[in-house]
Amino acid sequence: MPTKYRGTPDETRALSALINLLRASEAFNASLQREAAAAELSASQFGVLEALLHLGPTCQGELAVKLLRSGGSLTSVVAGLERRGLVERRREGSDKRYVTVRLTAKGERLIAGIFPTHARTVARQFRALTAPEQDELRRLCRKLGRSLEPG
Amino acid sequence: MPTKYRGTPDETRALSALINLLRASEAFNASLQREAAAAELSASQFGVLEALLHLGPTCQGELAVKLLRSGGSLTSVVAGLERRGLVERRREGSDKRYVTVRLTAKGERLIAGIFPTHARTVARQFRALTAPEQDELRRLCRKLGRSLEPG
DNA sequence: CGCTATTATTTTGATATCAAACTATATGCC
DNA sequence: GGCATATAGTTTGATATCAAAATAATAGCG
Repeated sequence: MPTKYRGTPDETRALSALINLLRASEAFNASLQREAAAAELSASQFGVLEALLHLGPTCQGELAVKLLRSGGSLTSVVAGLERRGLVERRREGSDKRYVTVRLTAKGERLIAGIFPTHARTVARQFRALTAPEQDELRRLCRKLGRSLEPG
Repeated sequence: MPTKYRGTPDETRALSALINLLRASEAFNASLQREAAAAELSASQFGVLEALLHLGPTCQGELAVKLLRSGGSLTSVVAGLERRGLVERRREGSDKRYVTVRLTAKGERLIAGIFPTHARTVARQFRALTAPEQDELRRLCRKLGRSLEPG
């Protein structure tokens, strides 16, 4: 691998860590996409259903933040799920700006059926690492992610 | 955070590591996108220029693999760079199916001007971790990524 | 109360990406 | 040589996403 740019040791260390982080992440995203596709869901749709399963009824803006999607994007994702009868949208409560999204019985059956398999799949994929290694990875990623949020 | 699904400890450990991995990765992608945009480049265009800087002239298929993009996608990314005079495409060598992509002088000036800043930025972002932590993160991600490639 | 600013969502227009169909070239086998 | 198959890249059509503009509801303040 010929290289025209030579950085400092700090730079090459960081870049090298970064590239492996991004690669692993893309591999997991691809895997997730395959799993979702098997249920005729996009990765984003899967994410919304999963979030609703774990959080219960949630307003759209909050879903957008949790899933790191723009508000506009989330509108269309949720609209698609609603068309398929997997979620319900209602403006309820005193503040009519908020749209509460909740799973329908059909949506809950779907995601509750898929999620355990997903969890097993991820656990299997992570067997490449020992339990302490997984915890350490989590810690490092969390620290890194935290530090990026502000600037 | 109320949860309706309770997995095994293995599953929650792996899922928890995964979510932090994906979050960190998305934060870096967003940061990279901002850096590229400052030079009026998309993240993919930046990736192509960077790859060419480090690898030298490379055929399109290889770029697609390195950057984890589809062949069709790469055609349009490279076409955009060619329109702006940053890269050159030529069918050369005995096998006329291959298109060799190389930086023009203008393209090389651009990416060579940007890359050192990028490297410093990444190094700064990684200062949230110590050097051994960065190496460990790299090792863990690499191991994990490797294990996902086949199945 | 009425005006202004803020917040939540939706719509719109542009871009990026992919998968699949298509073209051109190369290779293997008879 | 001539046909079948494989490989590299391009084109096309569909989908996903975002940013910004538009809409709707609320809150604050005089």
